[in-house]
Amino acid sequence: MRPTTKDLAKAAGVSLATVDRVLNERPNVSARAVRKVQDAIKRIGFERNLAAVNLARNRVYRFLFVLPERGDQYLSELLAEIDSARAPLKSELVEVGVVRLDVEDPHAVANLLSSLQTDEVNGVALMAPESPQTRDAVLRLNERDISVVHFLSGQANLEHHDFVGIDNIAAGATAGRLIGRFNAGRGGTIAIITETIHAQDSLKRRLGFDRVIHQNFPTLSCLPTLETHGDPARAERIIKQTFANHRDIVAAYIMSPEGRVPLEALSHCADLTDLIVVAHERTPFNEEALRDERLDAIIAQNPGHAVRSALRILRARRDRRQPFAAQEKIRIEILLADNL
Amino acid sequence: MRPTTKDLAKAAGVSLATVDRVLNERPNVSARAVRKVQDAIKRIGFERNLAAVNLARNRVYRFLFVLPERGDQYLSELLAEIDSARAPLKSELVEVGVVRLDVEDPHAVANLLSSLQTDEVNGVALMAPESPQTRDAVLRLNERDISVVHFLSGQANLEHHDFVGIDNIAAGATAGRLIGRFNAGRGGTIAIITETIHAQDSLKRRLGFDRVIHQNFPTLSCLPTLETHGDPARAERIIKQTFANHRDIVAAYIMSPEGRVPLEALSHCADLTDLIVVAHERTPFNEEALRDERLDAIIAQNPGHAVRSALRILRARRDRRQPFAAQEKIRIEILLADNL
DNA sequence: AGGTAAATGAGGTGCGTACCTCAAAAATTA
DNA sequence: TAATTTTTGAGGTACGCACCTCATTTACCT
Repeated sequence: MRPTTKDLAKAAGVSLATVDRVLNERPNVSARAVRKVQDAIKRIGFERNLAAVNLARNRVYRFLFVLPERGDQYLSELLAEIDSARAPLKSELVEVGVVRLDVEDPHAVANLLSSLQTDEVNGVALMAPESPQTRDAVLRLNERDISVVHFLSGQANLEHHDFVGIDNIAAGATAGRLIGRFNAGRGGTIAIITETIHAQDSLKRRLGFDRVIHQNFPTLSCLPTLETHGDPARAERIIKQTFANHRDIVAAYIMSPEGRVPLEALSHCADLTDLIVVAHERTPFNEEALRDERLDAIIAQNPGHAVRSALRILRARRDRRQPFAAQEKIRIEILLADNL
Repeated sequence: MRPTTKDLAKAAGVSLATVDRVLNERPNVSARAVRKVQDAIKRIGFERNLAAVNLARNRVYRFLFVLPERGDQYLSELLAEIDSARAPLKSELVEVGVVRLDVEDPHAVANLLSSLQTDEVNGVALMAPESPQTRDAVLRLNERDISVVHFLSGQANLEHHDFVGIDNIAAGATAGRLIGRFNAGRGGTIAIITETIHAQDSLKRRLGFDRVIHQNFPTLSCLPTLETHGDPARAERIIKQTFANHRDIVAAYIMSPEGRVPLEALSHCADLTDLIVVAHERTPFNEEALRDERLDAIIAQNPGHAVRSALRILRARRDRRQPFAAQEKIRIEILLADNL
């Protein structure tokens, strides 16, 4: 049988009350008692029964996803994943909420975060760009014992913060290598397209992309990043102009998660079956485009994994456990028509 | 507050005992009572508290992985993953065992399975080839309320059976497309290597590979599958002979999870930086080879995901829940040097 | 109608842990 | 040494549910 606290008390030669004091770090315990209990824990292999703990504490986990107000297809996928994660988690006392707001406005984000009450929320997955205001708000949340996971948005290298998402430099490098290999040593120029270059994600992806192209595919060269600002007309114009100026474009790299606007503009400038195009994120549109060979590859971060990973981290933090790191690394997926 | 069984009883206008009878499908309940309780469940949004259920049932989950006796690096990875899954699961009352035996011997497998006792094991993840004996043993296990997940070994399309693993036809197709694209329209021949062609996995991978090459890359042609039987000398001999007979080999596809033997043989016959080589599974050897460009891509099924997925399915079955399917699909990962 | 079987309710116990109170024992201080 | 503080133990209740018993009610049959 699995040892219980009773067994532990007996093994340690102390009372149940003392075991309880040690396990829950209550005051007024002698160092000797602590040692006795900890030794016994190791000796008999005691493990807290989490089900019983949660029952006794009558604890529920309330987590909140803070997501952008307006978004592309990828955001819809995320919402769907959050939704489908909800049901099975309910029976484990996890309740998941979603708030959407203008994440580009640091004050709005900070205001929301500081309005959260300890008895309403005990963990936040935050998908918003880094700013002094939000950084400060996050620290104050932590002080109130509400943990925060940075979710899919660029602060991978912040120490002391949990992060869920891919390494965007590596993602860009992966895109670069795919294009380089698919082009197989021929010369040419690569068009690089994003919504806005101000996004951390785009900067990092571009960095990784350039590095790989320069190092490994010297016959290829990269054009400056084109910014669509999500505007089809503008996209059409700048892409057309770029193709007019550069007759040797062999590939395009779409760095932002919304592929439709740039891809349609591209289709008016070149034969997409010849042009090598790599885009980001598995959205219905991108999937479709991959199937009919308008896209050649998709670099994706699985939204379902991301959601579940964030929730696991928040749960671990709430339980004062270490998150099981290996499981939480979001992989950079490469999708071709065959492994969709 | 979360509704409890007490609330449910009140809402349904029945006693706690009747609620209990309905929830746990005990006999002697009228259809009317069942309906009243089920209506109330929906009406007040009752959800069983799994922690309390498990506590009251004093239930532990005992699962067993049945794995091959001798194996390659991939098997070591699997074992490591099982090991590291164990610790965090212990606090959730899940105990994971491993048995290794000669899975090629159907009698041995069947014997082991039928020796399992309901009070010792309540779920098995079975990594063994299909055979009438094992199939029968699995059925008899199911009768004794021990559920079985077929684990990473080729029975994907069996109905009524849980399966964890990748679609090997799609995996082969993915390898084919990578090689085709990396070769970029040039002509040539592809060497295909495996340990033994009798493995279901190899057959399916070959099938998917051939299909893609024939349909999409008509300038390429595939040679008959070479079998190493895991023997370096034999590998050396047959590969050397193949390269002697075919001067236009541009690529090699290593279908079996152990990459070392074929790759070393290949290195004696061609310049690996020119030859396009795709192999299976992320092992330390394959990773290394990918980094220094002896390999061009790895097709992988994440062993950690596979292990956790199998455990989740077994847990769901034990709880008489439906496994949360979307989460359990093992992805076909493509690894390049940049997204390792 | 009486007899029987089926359905229901009331009430209890236990699962492993958290959290509380109170009294007693031990250690520390004056 | 006495007074005080700290540490410890004994014992209880609660969490939400499963599972059990027994008495009572209801429905069904002849």
